[in-house]
Formats: sequence, C-alpha cells, structure tokens
Amino acid sequence: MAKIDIHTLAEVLNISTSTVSRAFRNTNDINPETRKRILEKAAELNYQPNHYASNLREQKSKTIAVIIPELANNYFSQIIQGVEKVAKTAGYHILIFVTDDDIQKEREFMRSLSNGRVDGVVMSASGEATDHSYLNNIESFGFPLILFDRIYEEVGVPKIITDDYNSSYHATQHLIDNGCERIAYLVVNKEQSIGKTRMQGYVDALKKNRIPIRKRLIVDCTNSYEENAVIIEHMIEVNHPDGILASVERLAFSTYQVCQSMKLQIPQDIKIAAFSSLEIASLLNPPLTTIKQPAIKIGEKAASLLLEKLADENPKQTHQEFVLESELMIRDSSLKGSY
Amino acid sequence: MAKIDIHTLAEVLNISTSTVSRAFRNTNDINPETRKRILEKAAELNYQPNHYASNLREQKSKTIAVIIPELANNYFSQIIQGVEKVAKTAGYHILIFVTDDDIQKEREFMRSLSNGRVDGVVMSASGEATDHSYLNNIESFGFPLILFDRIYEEVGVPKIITDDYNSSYHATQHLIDNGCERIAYLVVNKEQSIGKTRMQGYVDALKKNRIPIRKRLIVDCTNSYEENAVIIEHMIEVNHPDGILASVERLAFSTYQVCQSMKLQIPQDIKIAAFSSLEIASLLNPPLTTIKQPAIKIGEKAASLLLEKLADENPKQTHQEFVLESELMIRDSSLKGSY
DNA sequence: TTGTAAGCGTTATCAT
DNA sequence: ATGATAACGCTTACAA
Repeated sequence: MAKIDIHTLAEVLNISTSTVSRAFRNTNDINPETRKRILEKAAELNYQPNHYASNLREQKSKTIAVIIPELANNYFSQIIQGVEKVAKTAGYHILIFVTDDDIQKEREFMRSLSNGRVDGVVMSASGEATDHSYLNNIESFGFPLILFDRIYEEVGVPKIITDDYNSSYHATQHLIDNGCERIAYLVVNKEQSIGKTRMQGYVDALKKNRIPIRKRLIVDCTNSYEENAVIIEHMIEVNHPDGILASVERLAFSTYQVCQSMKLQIPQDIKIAAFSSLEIASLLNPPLTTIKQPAIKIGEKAASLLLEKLADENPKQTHQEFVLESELMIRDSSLKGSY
Repeated sequence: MAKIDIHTLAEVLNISTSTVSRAFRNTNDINPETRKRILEKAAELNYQPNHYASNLREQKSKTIAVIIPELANNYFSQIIQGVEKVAKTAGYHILIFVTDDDIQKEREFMRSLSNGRVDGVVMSASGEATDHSYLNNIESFGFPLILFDRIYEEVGVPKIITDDYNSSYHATQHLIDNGCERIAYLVVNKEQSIGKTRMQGYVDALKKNRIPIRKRLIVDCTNSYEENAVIIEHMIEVNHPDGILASVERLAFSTYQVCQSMKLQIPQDIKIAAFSSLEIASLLNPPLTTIKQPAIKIGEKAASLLLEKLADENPKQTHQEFVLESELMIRDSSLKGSY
C-alpha cells in the first residue's frame, strides 16, 4: 500500500506542502522548474492528491449523480451513455443510483446527496405525477437538479421531455389510418407523468376519430416479463384488439412473444407501434414501428444543462422545459397491406 | 443552501459533536433518548453527515468503480446491472468509467483511483492480452481489483471469464454441422483477450474438421456501424462465406443489415451465430443463434468477489479464475432446413 | 453516557 | 516564488 501523502512528498523534496499543492493546480505562482521537479517525483512515487481531502477542502466533487428508475432498460442505458459522454468531456464523473421505481428510495437518494457527495443531479422520477412534495424546497437540497423524461410538473427545475402527447396522438392516428378500430394501450403506470401523457394522446386521437374509449383496452402492466405476458395474452383473448400502442419498449417485446405463442400474425392480425429507442427495431420480425425517443440526446442535454448550472456563479432558479422531438419510425409492424 | 454541519447541530441541541456523531453510527455508547433527540432534530434541519469528511476520516468510501471499454453495448449495460444490484444490497455505490477502448485512459483511471476515491474496482480491460505492464505492481494501487471478460492473463487478481474457447469451438462446429464450409470470423480486435480466445476456438474447430483456415475470412472490424457495414459487405462480395461467427453482438447486427441490403437470405444463403447476451434474439428476423453470455451474472459475481475482498481484514493475494458457462442458443439464423 | 481534542489530506490566506 | 497555518466536517481515542 505505502500510501504516500502530500507531506511525505514534500519532505522527500525538501519543500513545503503548499508548494507541492500548487504544482498540481494550474496556478502560476510557482517556479516552472520546481513544478517540474515535483511532478516528476510525484509520478515516480505514484502520488495522487487525495480526492476526499480535496473535495472536503474545495467543497466540490466533480461528480454528478444520475438517478433512474431502472437499469434493465435500453432507454436508460442510452441516457447514461449521453450523460457520461458530456460529463467526461468536462472532467466530471458519474455516480449511478437506481430506485427500482420506488419513490422512497428516490427520496432517500436525494436526501443523502445533500451531503455534498455530488455537485448536481440528473433524474428521471419514480413517483407519480403529483407525488413530489419532498421536493417542495428544492433549493434546500443544496445542489442543482435536472429532471428528464419522467418529470414532476410543478417542481421548479429545468426539465427535458419529449413531445409525448403529440407522438402518442400521431402514432394512434397512424394505427387508425392503417385500419385499426380496437387499439389497446399498454402502460406500466398510467398515473405517472409519461404513462399519463401518452395515454392522453391515445385517448384524444380515438376521440377525434369518434372511436369509443374502452377501459378494457387500457391495460396496466408490470415490470415483470412473465406477468406481462399473461396480462397481455389474456387481454388479447378477451378483447380482440386489432392494434396495440405500447407506452414502453418492453411491452412491445412481450406482445411480440405473446403473438408468437398465440400464432397471431403481426401486422395482419394485430398491428403494433411502441415507444422505443431500440436501434435494431428494423431487424425484428416484423420490423417494429417505433416512436423513437432521442435517448442519448436527452442524456446529453440533461448533462449539459446541469454543467451549465454548475459553471454559473449564481444560477437563477430557472425551470425551463425543453422539448425534444421523437420520431415516428414507421415499419412493417403497423402497416396495412405490407404483406 | 444554509448547509448545516455537525457543529451547528450540536450547538442547537446543546450537546457535543461527538455525541451527535455517535447518534449516526450504530454504536451503543449513547443514550437511546439522546440519539432519538438528535436524529429528530437532524431530520428537521435536514442534516446529513458530510460524505467527504467521513470518508477522509474513515479512509473508505463505500463506492466501487466499474471500468469498461464502452457503454453503448448491451453486454456492458447488463454487467453494470449486475454490479449495481449486488453493490446496492451491501450499501455500496457505483462510479462508472468508460475508457472508449483506450488503454491510456484505462491507466489514467486506475492511477487516479489510487487516491482513495473508491474502495475497489471491477474492470473489463481495454488493452491487448499482453499489454498491461502498468499493472505489474497491482498491490501498489492500494485497492482490490477484479477483472472480468476482457482480462489480462498474467495480472495476479481474481478473474471472471466465460468459457470462450469452448463456446466458440462449439458454435463453429454447429455451423459446420449445418453445412457451412466457408465460415467467416468477425472480430473487433483479434489481439485482445476475448477476440483472441474466440478466434482460437473457431480456428481449432475448422482444423478438426479439416477445413482450411482462410486469412481473408478472419475479418477485422471496428467500433463504427458504418465502417463495419462496408467491411462486411465487401468481405461477403469477395469471399462468399456461407457462415459467419460474430465475436460480438454488434457485428451480427451489421451482418443482418448488410444481408438485408444485399438481398441475401439468412440462413439459406448465409448462416449466422454470434456472441451476444441480447434478450430479444428470438424476436429478430430470423431469430439469431447466440452464444449467450450470462452478463448480469458476471457483473454480480465480479461485485461479490470484490465485496468479499473488501470485507476480508487481510485479503490474501488470490488470483483465482472463475469460469461461467455461456449457453449456445440455437435459433433459425444458423439452421439448415429450417426454411 | 458524554465531552475534549487530535487528526484524516488537502488548499487558501497571509506572510515572507 | 515559497512557507506557515488555519480551516474543510467528521470520527475516535481518551478522559471525565
């Protein structure tokens, strides 16, 4: 181990700790020669300024937290990619927190982070649309927060969302245009921000087309593949939808599986469109029509906004809302007459 | 902000800082009443012990680093899932470092972590099999390291790998059994641990079957989808393989795309098997035969090993190698007569 | 059971 | 350009 600290290094060099410290910072009140000597010796002895001591002293960590509901999800993996990429270029590191869709954990994470562990946080919420009282005094947390995707509307922080309502509306209209009359909407939590918004787009598109809204076609699913397979199969058997709009990717996969096992043909027997940022949607059988969210971009944007705030001396309490565009990628799974 | 520290809290309660400190640790040399009073007040004032001060004092961080070559990769996402899950249950957090396949960055990360930032590291290497001199004195880094998947053979730390050689051998044999005689091997870096081992399995299976090894069928690819498409298309045009073994998932996707655009039928014209932990391989068109690595399990195992080391008072310098089994999931993409 | 005080390894301020 | 010293906020002997 032989951990070497600034004192021993200073001693070896017959120099003071302050000078050593200076050598590592880009200040110019140090003799270039001296700096060179110090850095060389440091490399030789493998000295690294202690991160915790520095942070304690400087009151910042060059670290940002990413709080997300789950990790087993292509969408959030891509979010992390985006955040990581931007953070890295600014010399920041990322710390990952997964709430497992539990708002208690979310709150605990947020609270525990008030200890200065990170300089800021980007988060996709786990709670329901209105359930965020713990964030009432966001300033008191002592760090900037950026919300993305699953947001709490009333919290006064910058937010990044996609145009979920429109996307959902258009995807539904697209299914209708392709002959669907009984479209099911699959959702994990219809009370939560995105599940709710997407449902509204679906509902309004049906209304606009004078198609009755059937409660039984709005299906609450879970986070378990097995359970969802059962739920979806049952729903199909009982309600015979001719179209399906999946509010998250995973539900489309389950539907594909169910259709395979029920020997239902997509899109002949049932058409499908799904919110998804899957890159290989076109390789599926059949190619899946997706509402493609720019997940990586969302991550990048969230990180950029956060870094901006961190760079800003006295950041105003903005709560701007940034809307990124999703793209409806029409593929065979939703097309009439593509067979 | 109004950050409150242990002193002010102590003052408010008319009590000493040590007592406050004790209230937060599970020690019993404190009056339960006092503790209760303290914790209540702390909650009220939203006091959180400063993480960096604690860490500095205790010389540990309850944080582990995950160093991986890339994030835009289903395999590594699953690794992170596994690590995160295990870490969380032990109260650890994870810090992510992405090297972009650059061994310089890997070395810098490792070096910088010697500053006590994390208690331990799990890593999948970015360098080539022999290129790890910087790890010669692993003890001097001052933290335990676990290597997984892309390992450096000679480094004396615990390693977790899958039975790549056998998997590759069997997958190749499987392609041969299904009538392939000109099997191409797609690899990103054939000098690197896994690319190399997997190639060996491929080569030996060919030899065993007295099929000549053709250099031109061993194809170096890159990390770019676009470039790979070009490379693979060119290779197919020139060398007319009737089978393909992809050493990483991404190369199989590119092959699917190329086949689509070249109007080649899988598996009729060309059969494919790939190393991949993709969960929806069976939904592809056609379903993709995979050598399915237990990515999440690998992550879990790596984390468990690390935590064991961390719990151990004086960990012996073990360098055990754990081999997890991959599973050959035979699907249509590699089958003769499944059409 | 509680308090006092030293120290974890830095960096910033002030002197020199 | 360099050095001495006092924080940063916490934990833990040791003392009471």
